[in-house]
Amino acid sequence: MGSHGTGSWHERLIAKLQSIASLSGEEAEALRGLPVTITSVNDHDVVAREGDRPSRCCLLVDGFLCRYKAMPHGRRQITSFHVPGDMPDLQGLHLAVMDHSLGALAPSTVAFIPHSALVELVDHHPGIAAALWRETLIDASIFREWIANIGRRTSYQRVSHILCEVFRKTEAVGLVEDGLCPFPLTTADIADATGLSPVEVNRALHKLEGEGLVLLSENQLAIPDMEILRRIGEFDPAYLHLADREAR
Amino acid sequence: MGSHGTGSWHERLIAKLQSIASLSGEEAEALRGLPVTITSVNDHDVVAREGDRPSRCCLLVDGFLCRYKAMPHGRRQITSFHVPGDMPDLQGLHLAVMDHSLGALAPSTVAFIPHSALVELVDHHPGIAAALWRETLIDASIFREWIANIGRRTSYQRVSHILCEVFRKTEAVGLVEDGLCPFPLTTADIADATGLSPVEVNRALHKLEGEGLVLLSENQLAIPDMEILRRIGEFDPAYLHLADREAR
DNA sequence: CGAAGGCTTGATAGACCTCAAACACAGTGG
DNA sequence: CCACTGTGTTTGAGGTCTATCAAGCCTTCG
Repeated sequence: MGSHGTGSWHERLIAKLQSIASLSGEEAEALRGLPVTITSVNDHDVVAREGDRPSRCCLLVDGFLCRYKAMPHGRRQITSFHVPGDMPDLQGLHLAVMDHSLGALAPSTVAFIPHSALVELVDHHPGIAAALWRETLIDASIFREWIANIGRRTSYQRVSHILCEVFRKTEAVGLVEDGLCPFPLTTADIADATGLSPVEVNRALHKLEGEGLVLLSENQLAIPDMEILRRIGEFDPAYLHLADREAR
Repeated sequence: MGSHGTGSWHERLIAKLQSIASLSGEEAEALRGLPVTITSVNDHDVVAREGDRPSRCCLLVDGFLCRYKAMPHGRRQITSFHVPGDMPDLQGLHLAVMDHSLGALAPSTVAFIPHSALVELVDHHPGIAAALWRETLIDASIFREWIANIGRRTSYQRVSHILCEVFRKTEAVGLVEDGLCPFPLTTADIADATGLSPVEVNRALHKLEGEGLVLLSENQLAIPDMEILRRIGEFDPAYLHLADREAR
């Protein structure tokens, strides 16, 4: 956490892309050459807004972001959560207008990378292009799972599923220590992600805690028995595509 | 091999990609060289199955497909509808395992293209790579909108929204004639797409018909006053990214 | 003609929302 | 040091939306 050594964010990006696809040493070197602007944002800050025509992408270095759509009557629908290493507005490379907003759910550090630099990188390094494309495809896979989660599961299941997903994604980037996952989400955040009301989320969480399936305290999440929680939330991590790099 | 004029499906693909991005004459020519296998499928047929490791992509030439996830207790969640010109399993190029199935909602014609041919095409033609990437990004944008649709709208709104989307997408590929849109969806299909029950979908459709906002007959859909239906379903076509090719 | 698939409609039940008030806790400033 | 404020959590009660169940009907098709 906190103090980033020089270029530590580069390594975060490289590690993430390595976990998604195979990069050559040359490609890793090219990534290290990317120009960036590092910025700190606070809880509730907006990183990119629906309707924007962005000229840069954002790499989450530290913290927690979400994509969301603002709806009438002050409602909100969160469409994804993001952990360090993610580039949540990569689609801006090929879609001119943001169809959703990007906001911080915790104090965070983001690195902005100009589209121009990424385009050049992608044009000269097909391996990097493939890795970034793959990252956006995994995003899409997660969206599909969320559609199923919201469309066809009970509140209890939806909450269980989200907890599994956040835990697993956080674990995949090495931020789970001693079974403890940083967890800044409020009941309102979870509600907006699952299409529920905060009250219902609270009741589901309480039930899970009462059953000893979930431990929440100090902005940290522990899942004593992942196997049971998985079954409850019908969580099958295949949709995260963490380890199925294609074998062409 | 189908009864289509020589290469008619090629032109369908080229037209679709032209509508998404700009292709050079050379790139269009390269697309015409793609090897394909044309197949007819029936209503309810499965084109690709969850868990598969596909070695080819599918181009919908004619008909109507959907992506869906099979859920416990015989339930189903549809995550997208597809019209001719779409390549609904393009993600297979970079994701080894299908996280969902692909099925036909009407008698359809599909063209299978080997991954190997597409990979070669993409490696030599950055413009085609960008167009295909963009297609998958638009898919993702539609998934996000569906999350919002299912998560935060009433049944009446959800159905209105879906009707607007299907109409608009069909129109964009030139298949709406005299205000009539081919519409093979059953109430069960719409229910599985919106996270509702068929009964509730039926009631919403009936209400819309009673209000004169929707005309359904003979597997065709007409929307007499799109403006009102849009407002009801909060349908803003921006998320379809039909005309916002980036200006780099 | 019978069967199958889909549509229609009513009645009942249940999941979840909304409203509301109380509670806990951290940060702030006098 | 202690009120004060703001944000988030907790809990109850009532209401509503939508699911479920069930039966009848209609078309298509073998």
